[in-house]
Amino acid sequence: MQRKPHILIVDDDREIRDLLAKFLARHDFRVDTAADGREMDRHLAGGRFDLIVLDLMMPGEDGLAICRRLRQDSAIPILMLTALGEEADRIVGLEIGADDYLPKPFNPRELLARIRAVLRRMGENGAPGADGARARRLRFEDWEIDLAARELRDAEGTLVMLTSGEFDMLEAFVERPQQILSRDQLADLTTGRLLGPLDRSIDVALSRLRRKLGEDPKSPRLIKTVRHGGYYFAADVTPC
Amino acid sequence: MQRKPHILIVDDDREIRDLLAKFLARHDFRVDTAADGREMDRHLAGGRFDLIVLDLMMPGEDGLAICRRLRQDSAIPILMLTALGEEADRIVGLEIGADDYLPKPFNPRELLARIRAVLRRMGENGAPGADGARARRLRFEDWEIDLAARELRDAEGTLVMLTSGEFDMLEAFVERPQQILSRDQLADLTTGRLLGPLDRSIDVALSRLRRKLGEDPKSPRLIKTVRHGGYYFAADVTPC
DNA sequence: ACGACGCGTAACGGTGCGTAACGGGGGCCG
DNA sequence: CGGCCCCCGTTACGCACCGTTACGCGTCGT
Repeated sequence: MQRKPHILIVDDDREIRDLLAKFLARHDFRVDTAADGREMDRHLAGGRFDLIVLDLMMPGEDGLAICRRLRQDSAIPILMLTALGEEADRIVGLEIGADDYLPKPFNPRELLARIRAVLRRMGENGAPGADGARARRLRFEDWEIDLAARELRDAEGTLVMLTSGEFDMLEAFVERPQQILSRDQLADLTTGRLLGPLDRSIDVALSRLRRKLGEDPKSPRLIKTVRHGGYYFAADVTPC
Repeated sequence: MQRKPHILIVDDDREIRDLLAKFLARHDFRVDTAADGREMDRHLAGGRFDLIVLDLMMPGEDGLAICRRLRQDSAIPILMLTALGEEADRIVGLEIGADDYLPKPFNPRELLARIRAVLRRMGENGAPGADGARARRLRFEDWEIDLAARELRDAEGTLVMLTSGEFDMLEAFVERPQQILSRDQLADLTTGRLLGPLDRSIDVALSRLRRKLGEDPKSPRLIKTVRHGGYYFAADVTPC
C-alpha cells in the first residue's frame, strides 16, 4: 500500500477521539474524526476513507443505525467499538455488516492490529468498491484500459468503443482478475439490479463484450465460462 | 454461494469439536473435524475448505504455529479460538494472518455470525489468484498447465480444450500428485456435491478426461485406477 | 469355474450457455 | 415535437456439457 490509509473515527467522546487520532497518526495513518453521524457524512462526502472506526453507543443516531445506513450503499470497512457486555449488539453489528469489533476498554495496540488486519483483508488486491484513488491505468494481454477516462485500447493503441454497460462489466473483471464472478455479482456490479430467475441479460451482455474483445467463440482466452458458477477473467492485470 | 460452505474445525478437545460440528451442521455448513495439525493436513490434502476454525492452545504443534504454516502457502480464511486473557497471543495471531478470533468461552451464535462475516468478506473480495502466491504454471510429462488462465497445452504448445469440469478434475490431480484420491474427494474438489451410492459420475468424468489427455485405455500412464480406492496421478509435477 | 463386483465407456437426455434477432425506451438533433 | 439511432433487456433456438443408464470386460472370492 503506497499511500497512508485514511481512517475516520466516529465517537461522541471527545477524549477518546483525540487519543485514538493521535495514536493512529503516530502509526502512519491519516486520521479524521467525527462526533456523530452528521459530521461523519460531511467527511465522507468530502474525501475517500479506507476504514471507519465507529462507536456503538452514541446519543442521537447510534452506531448500529449508522452501520446499517453505511452498508446500504458502501462496502467501506467498519470496525465497531462496543462497551463490554453488549454481546447481543455486537452480534447484530456483525450481522449488519461491520467487519470487526473491539470491546471497550481496549489496548490501543490491539486496535492497531485489528485495523491492519481489516485493511490487509480488504486491500490484499486492489480494494474494490471502497476507494477509487489507485492506479487507474491497467494492462492485460495486449490491451490497455484507462478506468478514469473509461477508454480501452488494443495492441496498436487504437481506441475500441465500448458502451458504458460493456465498460462497467470489463471494469468489474479487471478489478477482480482470476476470480469467479457469479452472474448475480456481475449484475450488482454493472446495473445494480437483481436478476430474475430466467434472466439472461448478463449472458448476452457478456457475449457482446467478448465479441468486442475479439475473443474466439470456441475458446475464449480472456473471459472463461464457469458452468454453474459464472465467469472468470483469466489474464494477469498489471498497472501501467 | 451455491454450495454449502465447507468448514474444518481444529481443536484438541473432543467435546468442543463435536459440539461445534453439530451446531454448524445444523446451520447449513458442511463440517469436518481434526484433533491436531496432522489430522488437519490430511483433511486439507483431500478436500476443499472454505474456512478453518482453529484452537489456539493445543498440545503438540499449537495454533499459532499452525496458523503461520497455513499462511505460507494458502489464503484460506482462519478463525482462531483463544482462551481469555491471552491478549498478546490474539494480537500475534491477527498479525500472522488469522482473519478473526473469538475468545472462549463464546456464544455459538456469535461464532456463526463471525464465520458468516468472514465468508462474506471473502466472497466479495475473494483473494485473486485464489490460493495466493502458489506457483500457477506447472509441467507434467509433456504437458503444461496454467492454473490461473485455466489452460492446458500439449508438447507442441497447442491448446487442448478442456471443459471446466474436466479442468477442475485435472487441477485436483496436479495439486495432489502421487496420492490416491477417492471418488468422494474428487467429487468434493470438482463439483462440491456429495456422491450418491450408485453414482458413477466421477468415473465417467474421469474417462472423458483421460481421453483428452490421450491416455491409452489399456494402460493409462498419467491417471491410474486404484481398485476400491480411487485414482492416482502418477506423473511428477514441477513448477515452470 | 462361476457368480459377484468394480470399473470403462458408449449412448441418451436435461439443462446451461452462446448468440442472433427483435423491440422498447431514452437521448439527440432537426 | 417528431424522427432517428443506439443501447440493452428479452426471447428463441441450437449446441455442448455432464449426470444417468446400460452393458461389457476383467478381477477376485469361494
